[in-house]
Amino acid sequence: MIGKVAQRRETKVATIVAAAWDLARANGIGGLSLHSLARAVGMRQPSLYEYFDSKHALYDEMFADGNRQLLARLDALTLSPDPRAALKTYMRTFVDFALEDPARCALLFQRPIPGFEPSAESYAYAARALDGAVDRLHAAGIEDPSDVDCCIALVGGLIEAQMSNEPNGDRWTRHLDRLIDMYVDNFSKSQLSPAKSSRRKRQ
Amino acid sequence: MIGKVAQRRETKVATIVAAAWDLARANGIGGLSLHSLARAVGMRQPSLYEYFDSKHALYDEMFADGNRQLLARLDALTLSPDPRAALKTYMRTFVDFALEDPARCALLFQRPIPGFEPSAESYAYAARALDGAVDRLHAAGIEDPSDVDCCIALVGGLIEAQMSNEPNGDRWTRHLDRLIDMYVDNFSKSQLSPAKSSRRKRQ
DNA sequence: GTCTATACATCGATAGAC
DNA sequence: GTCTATCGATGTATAGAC
Repeated sequence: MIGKVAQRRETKVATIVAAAWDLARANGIGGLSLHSLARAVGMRQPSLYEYFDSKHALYDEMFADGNRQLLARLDALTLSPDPRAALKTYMRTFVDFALEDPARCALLFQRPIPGFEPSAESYAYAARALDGAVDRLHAAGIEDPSDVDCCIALVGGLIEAQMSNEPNGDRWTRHLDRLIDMYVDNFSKSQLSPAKSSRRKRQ
Repeated sequence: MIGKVAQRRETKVATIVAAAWDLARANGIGGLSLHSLARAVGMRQPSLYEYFDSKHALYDEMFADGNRQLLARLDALTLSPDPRAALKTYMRTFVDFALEDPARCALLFQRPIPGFEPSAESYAYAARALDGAVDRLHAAGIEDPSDVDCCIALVGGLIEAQMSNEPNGDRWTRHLDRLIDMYVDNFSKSQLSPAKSSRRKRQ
């Protein structure tokens, strides 16, 4: 059981982290300052040190929080029994999540803060989300680690291109399903899904 | 004809830009300060304003310079008459260029400096390099603009994954040729290259 | 064209009163 | 637990002497 004091503290930390995301959305993840964050939650800047040992500790909390948001989204999915369809849904969820908040995307999937590395505890959340993608790829017959790497990189490429060039459009991301089809058709070992065309052998 | 004074000035600007790249490599593109840059070329910080109106103007000069480096590399290529081989060589050159200097890659291909947008003159260099890639894709039979977009995004995804996770390795980039083969096999309209397998029709 | 000096702002972090 | 006050560092940019 958690004491009321500790619980109140947790709530306050959550409030601060939520406000930090608001500011990051407005000014970029790198433009987040403790001064403005404190004012946003009705405090002065030094008071934040009651809740975070340093700015990096705040970033770490945000990193964990963002990944928990992603996991919640992924865990809530009802995936098709068809592995290929499940893979598409999983990846689409990933893409949508990444694009709906550039600042969050930057903190979670890039290294935008010099000197900041997530703690092992926080990184574990990120690893879980990635493991889910690997599982869906395996189920769809993508078993070679290289093929897994490349498929995830391909999805990352779509996200990056979309966000850099047209943050609110779908010029790149609308091709996600088609590219997954191509990829699975070419590299799936088991062909669990109905193949509508022949596939190309690995050399 | 350019006067000696203007020429000397150009040389000095080039020296400063070269030193700026050195510092960016050492401290990150965002960690570049005018103070340290000035000291690196034997000046004091205010003197730099004789050559650049602002820090953004310096970034713009670096942006143009980096893209000129890339264009020089691409223009020096002797491309195979086989369009598919030419495409691979072009993209490989692009990938190698991006990976050999993360700071340069960040300035040229991402938006790492809040508020900095390259000028139209500087951006024209970048556009030329990208146009070359589009031409090579067209020659290889990738004509649909969507397919062109996706292939470039795919290459970008390999670069991003490689640089984020393993800057000096080739876990992702070694699959460049194989992915290009897959892509051309699936999406080429003209099949100029010998196709070793059937291809998948677009829906 | 380069310098010294400085204005002016922002930031993270700490000390210590309450 | 929150505050005021402040330290110390860094940063861009400008004024004005030489």
